[in-house]
Amino acid sequence: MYAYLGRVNEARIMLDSIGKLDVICCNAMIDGYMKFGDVGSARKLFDNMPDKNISSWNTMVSGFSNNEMIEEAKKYFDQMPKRDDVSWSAIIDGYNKGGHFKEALEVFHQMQGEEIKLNKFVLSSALNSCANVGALDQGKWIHAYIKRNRIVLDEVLGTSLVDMYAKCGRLDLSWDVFERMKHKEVFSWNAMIGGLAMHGRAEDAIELFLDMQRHEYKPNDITFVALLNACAHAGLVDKGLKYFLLIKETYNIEPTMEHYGCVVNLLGKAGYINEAEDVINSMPMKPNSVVWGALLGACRIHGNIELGEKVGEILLELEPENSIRYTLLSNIYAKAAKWDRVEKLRKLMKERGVKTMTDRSMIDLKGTVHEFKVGDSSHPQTEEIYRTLEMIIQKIKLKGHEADTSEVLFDISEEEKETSLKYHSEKIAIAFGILNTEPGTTIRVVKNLRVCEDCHSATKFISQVYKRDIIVRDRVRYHHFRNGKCSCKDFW
DNA sequence: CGTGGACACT
Repeated sequence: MYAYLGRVNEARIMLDSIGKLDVICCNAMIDGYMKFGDVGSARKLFDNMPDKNISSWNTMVSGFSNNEMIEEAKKYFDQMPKRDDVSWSAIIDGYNKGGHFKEALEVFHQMQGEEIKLNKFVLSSALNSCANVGALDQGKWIHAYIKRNRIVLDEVLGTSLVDMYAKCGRLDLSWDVFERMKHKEVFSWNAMIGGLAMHGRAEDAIELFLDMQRHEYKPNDITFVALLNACAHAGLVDKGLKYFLLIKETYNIEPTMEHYGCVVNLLGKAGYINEAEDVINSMPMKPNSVVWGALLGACRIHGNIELGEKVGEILLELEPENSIRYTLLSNIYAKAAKWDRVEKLRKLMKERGVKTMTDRSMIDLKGTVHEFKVGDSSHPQTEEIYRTLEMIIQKIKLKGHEADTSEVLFDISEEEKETSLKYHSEKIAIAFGILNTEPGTTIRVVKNLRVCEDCHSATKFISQVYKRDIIVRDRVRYHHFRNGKCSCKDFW
């Protein structure tokens, strides 16, 4: 109890006063150390324990997981003399927390080979992994498993399903689950509102927000993040501002940094850059890098070099190790053909040892997630994929697609620019999808960064030429391409 | 008397 409340020292004195190292007390103590990030003491105590039970090991595994030490968690997990359901869900959760969703799913798959029942904890963790890699088939399998085994859909598990379907591009199924959930919580409504927001369905998100209150659920701070996001994605500036003001006035919630970030994004993206800057200057807390990042993103979209440069410098100071900032600023320079500045940035990155975040796309094919990097050549089907991609590009060019090279980061010839765009990861993933799926079926791609102008245009053409629905989820929202048009209405 | 799950701003 002491350890849990953060009085780690008092807890340790009590533990020592007991005389011998009791298993249950030690486990509690280890958990306490872990919760406060004192991994060293946790490890020492664990090593000194005369008898360890399965919970001692589990506490270590989840402790490492929560302290983002996934390698250590895996090491302990592998060394366990015996594993139970808690051990498995602790390690899967560790992978999820570190953003290694694909690995989490692999472990989940491995778990199914063991004779351990899948309980609601591990199922919701696995659904979370599915949501993040866009593994719709596996998510559906889990849903079927839940039904088959008559596992009760509690608030959390139900919400995981709602979220998974929404993030895998199936708002219809997401809605089905949401409607059928007997026990809803605020966060269930938040997940559904957030799902609508991602898909650009701002009006529906607002309607659901009103509906939750008719059902006497009280919106919380996260509800407003989802709602403001919905308005931002759809460019509903007035409505967004209205709700922002209501947060405090009507709902008596103190707006958080996140809310300010949403408003800066809302205004900036819609072109109200000065207003967005005013918000930053007048907010009651010191803006963090996310808020500045929203403004920098707006500068990129609207080609505002002067402000972009100023904001970029602030960000490079705040987060010298974050490659996305450099890329964004570099994009602004590249668009304005200021190649000397681009070059200077590249040098700076090299000096500081900043590694660029590689663009990655994932596509789920019959339950296996395939992942591609820019210019990837590691896939067994590489040759066929590239042959398909070349053919696709030829075809869409005939239909009128022109390579948009304005965002290429280097001062190279137009021809080279086109080449470097051609191998963006989502293009490879889409080519892979066209190659391996039946004509007419929907292609779903999930990527880690935002889509670039060129890929966006190319995908619109592909959807038309190949008569395919293509759903691309980028870092923040969905693009549903159909018959040459995108659901984002080219506003993203 | 100990361990595991959800929604969230670039």
